[in-house]
Amino acid sequence: MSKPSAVKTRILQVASRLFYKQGYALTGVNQLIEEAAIAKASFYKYFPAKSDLLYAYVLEKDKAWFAALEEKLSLQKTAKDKILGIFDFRLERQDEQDYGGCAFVKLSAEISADDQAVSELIRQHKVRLQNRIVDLLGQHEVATGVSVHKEVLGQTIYFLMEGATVDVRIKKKRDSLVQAKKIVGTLLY
Amino acid sequence: MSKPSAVKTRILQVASRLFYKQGYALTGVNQLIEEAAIAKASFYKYFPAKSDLLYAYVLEKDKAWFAALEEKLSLQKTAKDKILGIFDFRLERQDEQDYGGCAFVKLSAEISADDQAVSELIRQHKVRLQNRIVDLLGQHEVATGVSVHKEVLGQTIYFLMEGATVDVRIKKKRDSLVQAKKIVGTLLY
DNA sequence: TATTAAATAGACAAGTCTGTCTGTTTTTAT
DNA sequence: ATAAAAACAGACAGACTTGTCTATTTAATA
Repeated sequence: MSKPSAVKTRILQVASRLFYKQGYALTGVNQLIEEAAIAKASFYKYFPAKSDLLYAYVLEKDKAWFAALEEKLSLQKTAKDKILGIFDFRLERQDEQDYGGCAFVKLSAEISADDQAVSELIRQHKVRLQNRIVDLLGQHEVATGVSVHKEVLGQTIYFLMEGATVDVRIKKKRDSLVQAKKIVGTLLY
Repeated sequence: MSKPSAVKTRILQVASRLFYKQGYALTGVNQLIEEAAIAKASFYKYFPAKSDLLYAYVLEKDKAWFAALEEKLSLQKTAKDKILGIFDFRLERQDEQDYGGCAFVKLSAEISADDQAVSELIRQHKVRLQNRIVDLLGQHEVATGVSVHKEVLGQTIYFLMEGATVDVRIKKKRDSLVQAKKIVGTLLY
């Protein structure tokens, strides 16, 4: 596996920042190459179309997101603390990102529904998150001996997390995620 | 209060459809006037800038949203049924809108954070929704004699509703809102 | 019916956008 | 050191964007 060139990496870094801050549509190729300090020809060498960058951006973001999450969760011992750790993970990120909400949800809202490739990546990302929660609930069950309806409780926690993250963006406050974490804490033994 | 001209009304109708389907940025003034079958000069007479239409659109949408909600809720007798009725209301709308999610959340994700006027309208819309839920919980409390922590339960239901609606868009399925309604049903006596 | 207001069609300016292409310079590898 | 590859700067085409403006036609009102 050949390592990506420095130029390609820089494009993806700048894209990640600008797509989140301004949105995909409002971020032009000219601004991208300007801020990444690269030539236009280099851009179109690695990404034949702007939409190719979008796809690569989501793919990369998804990988990085879960890698960072798992690193954070590895600091927690119990399954319950890991579940609550997801909230802390998202809180930290929101603190660093001016409470702009979830990048994937933002993108989902922006792109047209017929961009199937990207929509599917986003869908898979959220499915993975939901599965991870259910997975942790299974571990929690084993550890505590208390049986729960994993699927339903997992969905409850997932909805609370997503709803709170949307609310963080709308209210521009971290409180919503803090509250949701508290609520989830009361749902777990 | 002078009634709005037919032209202005038609612009707002077309804008509502296109802003939701394509997004604000991707909907050009030329397409708007084309589909509304009006002259460009007429458009700029009523909306000196495209952003003025955006603001009017959100204002109008907010009014219409709550009016339609209250009409729907008036069919329900108990406070509990009214709370669950909000889910039915949103389900109906999503069924009619190809599971595109909440128009306000979509817009919040698309517009830049420094569009303060529109951001504030969206924030107020969601605050109103949350308040309505808490209000209904108060009525529920009186009716059943069961005391609950209205604020926390209200926030829980609100998060579940918003999270499920986001999930409807991402998964392109109504199930999420159906599930969330079920969950909320178990939370209420 | 005459006058005023409102809506029409559509050209146009000035700027943006994506994507292509030419030619030069820098880096890498043999 | 020489040859090949990669990155550079930047002009350019063509299509879009918002917003203005002219000139004509339709509709409402006195």
